Amino acid sequence: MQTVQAIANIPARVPSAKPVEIFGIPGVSGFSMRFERNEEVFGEQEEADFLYKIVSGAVRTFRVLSDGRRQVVGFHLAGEVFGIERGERHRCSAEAITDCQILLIRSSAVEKAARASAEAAYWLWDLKSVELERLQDQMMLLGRKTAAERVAAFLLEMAGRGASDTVVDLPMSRCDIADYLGLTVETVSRTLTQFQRDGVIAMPSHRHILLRNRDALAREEA
Amino acid sequence: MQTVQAIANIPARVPSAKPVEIFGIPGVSGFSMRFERNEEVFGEQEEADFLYKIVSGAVRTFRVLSDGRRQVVGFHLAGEVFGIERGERHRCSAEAITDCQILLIRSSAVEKAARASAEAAYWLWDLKSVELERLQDQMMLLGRKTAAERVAAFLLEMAGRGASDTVVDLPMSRCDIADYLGLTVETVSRTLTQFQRDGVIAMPSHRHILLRNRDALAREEA
DNA sequence: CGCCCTATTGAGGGAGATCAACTCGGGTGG
DNA sequence: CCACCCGAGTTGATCTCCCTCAATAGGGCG
Repeated sequence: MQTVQAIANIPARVPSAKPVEIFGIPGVSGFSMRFERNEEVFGEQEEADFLYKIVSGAVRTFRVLSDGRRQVVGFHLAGEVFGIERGERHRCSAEAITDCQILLIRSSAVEKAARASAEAAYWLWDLKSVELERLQDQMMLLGRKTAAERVAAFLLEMAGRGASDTVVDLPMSRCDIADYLGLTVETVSRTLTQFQRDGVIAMPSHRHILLRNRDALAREEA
Repeated sequence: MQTVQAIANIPARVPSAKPVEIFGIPGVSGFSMRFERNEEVFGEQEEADFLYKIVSGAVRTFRVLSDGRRQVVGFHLAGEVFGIERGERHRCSAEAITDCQILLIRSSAVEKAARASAEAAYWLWDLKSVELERLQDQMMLLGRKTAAERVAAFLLEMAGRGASDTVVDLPMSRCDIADYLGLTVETVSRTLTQFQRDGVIAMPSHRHILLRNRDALAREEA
């Protein structure tokens, strides 16, 4: 796996080195990069030189304990921004879930813009606030909800983020889902199977789920 | 319990209605209020007309499921700010853990300042970022750590926030701690007792804990 | 078509929850 | 000043939900 630092020193790997205006903030521009499935975008403790905007594909951010236990902090889909840090270094790792096209924006440029323009700083604040609200929901989920409630909440969350609100397609593996929900793969699998038996969902394939009874799922979420 | 709205309409309850300059931001000022132990500061879904800075005392923020399961989102101590929201309404409830003196600042004034001044907006961004980093740690804790690891992490967190780094005093009850760590009161109690037996901590009283072996505790945290 | 990785299913065990009893300590009133 | 009282905390016994370990099944890509 290649680190951002390593990649940044290899201009040959940058398909579009031409700066792209972004966020409508003058002076803040990015360049595009491709990442393969499971490739590292950045690692924990690496210098946070960039922030990232997904053009296409999906990304997971996560942290790992010394013994390998992993907690997925978030999933990021096309159009979303991730990797903004307060300090010098990243506090999570990020990996491509699928092949990705990602826009990299120099964080120094963003910080400069934020110090100069209230609008830019307000935009940053808003971004963090939205993420914070999501993490608060996730705390409730991880601290107090049962396995069935967690999986139901996850399906509804993904449904809300996708194009259709009955067809959910999941770019991530069962293992990613489990590590996001604080469960094991087996429990996630069993719970999905149970939902299918109950007629609440259907699974035409592992990565595609149909919500057959949204209300039942919402009731399940608690 | 009295809501902020109710209280705000009773000037008699406001000991210091005289505006206090705060955050060094012109035009942003607050007034002080007292809250008793277990009194509600604000409730979930209430309008977020104020943000709050604790002069003295401690506050818990939390969310509750319909069946009563509670997740404590955070503990806030003297000097800290809480209750800043992105939207119109609070997404948590807040209650005084001890008798409190709290400074209330109109959120409209803060928002206005943030839109006008990059410095103010940047300050807000920073505040949210710090909170976000804490919640990421907490996600790892809630999703993947054992009871002993959670309690150890909690003690070290509180030690880091207190004046002394070996004497931890806990304003909150065992129940608050349990709901913060995603455990039950019984498990928290048992774990503390076990730490005491192992000589890692001592408990001169329920609300005072001595860290006798910080390294062992750090190892316990994983 | 076959291989390999991911997902599913099954059996059994364990960490923490639940239910219940008891103890402690701080505040109050006699 | 001390005894009582009540809520908070601790301890014990049992249960259960989810984890662990293991084997099987499926499906996507060469």
